[in-house]
Amino acid sequence: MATIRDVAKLSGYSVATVSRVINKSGYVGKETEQRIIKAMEEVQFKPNMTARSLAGKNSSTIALMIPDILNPFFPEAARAVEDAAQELGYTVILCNTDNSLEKELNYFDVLINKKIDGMIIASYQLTNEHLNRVRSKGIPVVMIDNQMITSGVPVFVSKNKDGGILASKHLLEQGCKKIAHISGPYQLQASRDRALGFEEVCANQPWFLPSLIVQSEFNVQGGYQAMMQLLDRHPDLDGVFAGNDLIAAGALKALYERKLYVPDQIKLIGFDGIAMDMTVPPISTVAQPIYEIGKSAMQHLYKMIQGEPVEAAIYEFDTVLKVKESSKQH
Amino acid sequence: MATIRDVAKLSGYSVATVSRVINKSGYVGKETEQRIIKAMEEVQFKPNMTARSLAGKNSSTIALMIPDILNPFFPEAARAVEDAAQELGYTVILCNTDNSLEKELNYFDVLINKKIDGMIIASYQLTNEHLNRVRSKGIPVVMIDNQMITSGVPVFVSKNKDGGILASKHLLEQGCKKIAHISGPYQLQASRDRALGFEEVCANQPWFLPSLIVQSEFNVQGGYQAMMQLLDRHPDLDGVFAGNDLIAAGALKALYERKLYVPDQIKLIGFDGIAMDMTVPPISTVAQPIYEIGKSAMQHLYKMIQGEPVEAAIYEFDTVLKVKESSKQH
DNA sequence: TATTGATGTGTAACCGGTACCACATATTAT
DNA sequence: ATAATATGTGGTACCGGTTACACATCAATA
Repeated sequence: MATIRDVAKLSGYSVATVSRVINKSGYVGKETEQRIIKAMEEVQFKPNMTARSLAGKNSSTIALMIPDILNPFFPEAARAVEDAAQELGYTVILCNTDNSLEKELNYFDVLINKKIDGMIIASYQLTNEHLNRVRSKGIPVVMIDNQMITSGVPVFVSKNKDGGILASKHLLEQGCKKIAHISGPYQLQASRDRALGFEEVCANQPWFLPSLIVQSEFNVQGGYQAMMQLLDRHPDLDGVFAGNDLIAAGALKALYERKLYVPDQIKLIGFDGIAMDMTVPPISTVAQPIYEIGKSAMQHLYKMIQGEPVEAAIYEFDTVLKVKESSKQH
Repeated sequence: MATIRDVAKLSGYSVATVSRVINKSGYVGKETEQRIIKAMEEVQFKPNMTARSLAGKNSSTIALMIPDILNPFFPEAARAVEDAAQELGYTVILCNTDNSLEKELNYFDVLINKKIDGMIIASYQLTNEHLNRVRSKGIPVVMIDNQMITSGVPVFVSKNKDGGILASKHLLEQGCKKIAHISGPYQLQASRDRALGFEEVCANQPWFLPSLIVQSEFNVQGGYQAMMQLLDRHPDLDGVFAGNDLIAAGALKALYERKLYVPDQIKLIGFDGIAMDMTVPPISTVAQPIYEIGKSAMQHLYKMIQGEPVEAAIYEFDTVLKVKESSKQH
């Protein structure tokens, strides 16, 4: 593999000048530049990323930390991040943490050590203090999916509360008379916001009861159990808003087992809008613009890496109601 | 961040000796080692991966190239690879190629440039020649999920044909009288092998017809269309073996739409055994030991990186029949 | 006793870039 | 005309490790 010195020798200029051409920094004569570029092509020069990184420049690598790669939401986000990253010349290291704080912190050490240029984090438990471990090294961080209060980093999330309102109103409009909400873990702001949307729409309804809200992990199994529990408590339910699509799928299973027909007897809607819809009937959902979120997160992170100022705000994205069979009026 | 020279100074030894301690290479006095280790702890020394990589050692980074992160099979595999990688002190770069040869080749350049230590590839179209581009740089490669003939690299796959046999026999045992197979893309050896298994069991049945095998992409949509097509051709079907679980989910949708009840009127089985089962009824499947495969691939790759010999064989894994509702005898 | 080999340690040259500093020369301002 | 500044280029010390080589000791073998 050709080095910068090879190019220097071949072109007759010094490594310094070649470096300037590569980085488009400093002054370089027009003709000099041409000659060096020609020489670079001749020997198929590709700058060695490792050396560049060691010399203080960036490593052209970012890390994407996600809590659960088995939840289709995150692969979709990963895909977006990766696409955007590639376009910007970045490579992404995948960090699946299985929701373990220990793994997350362990990754921090490794990643700092590898001189990554930035991080995109989706986490359910990281605190501000933890984040600072990375930020204090000058590594830019953005978060997706879930926000922490006062984190001081840009956050890219959907308008979860609006989405919750969208879902709840939709169920009411479809004629539901008693709606339950299976929320995601309450430690998550995202979950709470969705529940807040639900409450805003339903709390003043005559049938409303706090016990209509139950919590579940973000997976099929949890949704199933929560739905069972809800049905025991409220056999007269005719609508369910699930905190995400996996929960919804689990709920659907429970309903099927209890011989409650969806959507005829009970209507169901999820959240996220994950691409693959495997269920029968297809489940209505409040779709997040997952791809947009991932892409935007990466682009903003890129700006931060470049040293451009990025406001540590909460960047919110509109959700879209996607009506499918599971909530259609009979 | 403390460097090796800091440790040297503090301990009173030279950088060479410190390096020897770090790498457990060459001779080091017992007491010397203790003192240096103590000094390392004192300044919280962590070797700089970038420098180490530049100096010729490995980068402790491997790449995982997958064709479709949206297919749950691959996130599951990724999880296994990542777990194993982390245990071995490696970090994994995620390369989702969306099944595009161009992206794959583009990644090759980038990865070589980053001095990655090895690659785990799942690809539907890479040829031997392409692979050699990486291998000629001395970068070890292993493949998973799909094998190429004469690739010269270790391949980690399930016994697809056996799995096909398992699925087909199972349907027959459940009393099916006419079974179709929705195969994955034929360009894939894995797909062909599964189909081969199907043929071995069914080709000599009186009802067998070549038109009972149709192809589909590995996704829900493709499965849906293929199933529709099959039903048009063979309205009397009472069993379907789908090339993977996504296809099966699509097929289930089609069956539902055509008002064919699963499993009462028609039985269905998939392949892969992806963790989340969202469907009602749950779909029987031939489960691949995805986690094992990913883990084993990583471990063998590690051996290759260490310079140990690894036979360029096809390492095959047993599949397991997982019977769920969709194929139970009525 | 002389020779050999095992053991322990230090010096310094790499790896392949980046960037500071020095030194020209050309242009512009005073 | 002279000073000041802009432009173009080269030398080389870094970044933080690894490792070949040199040079000691000291025990074992001939």
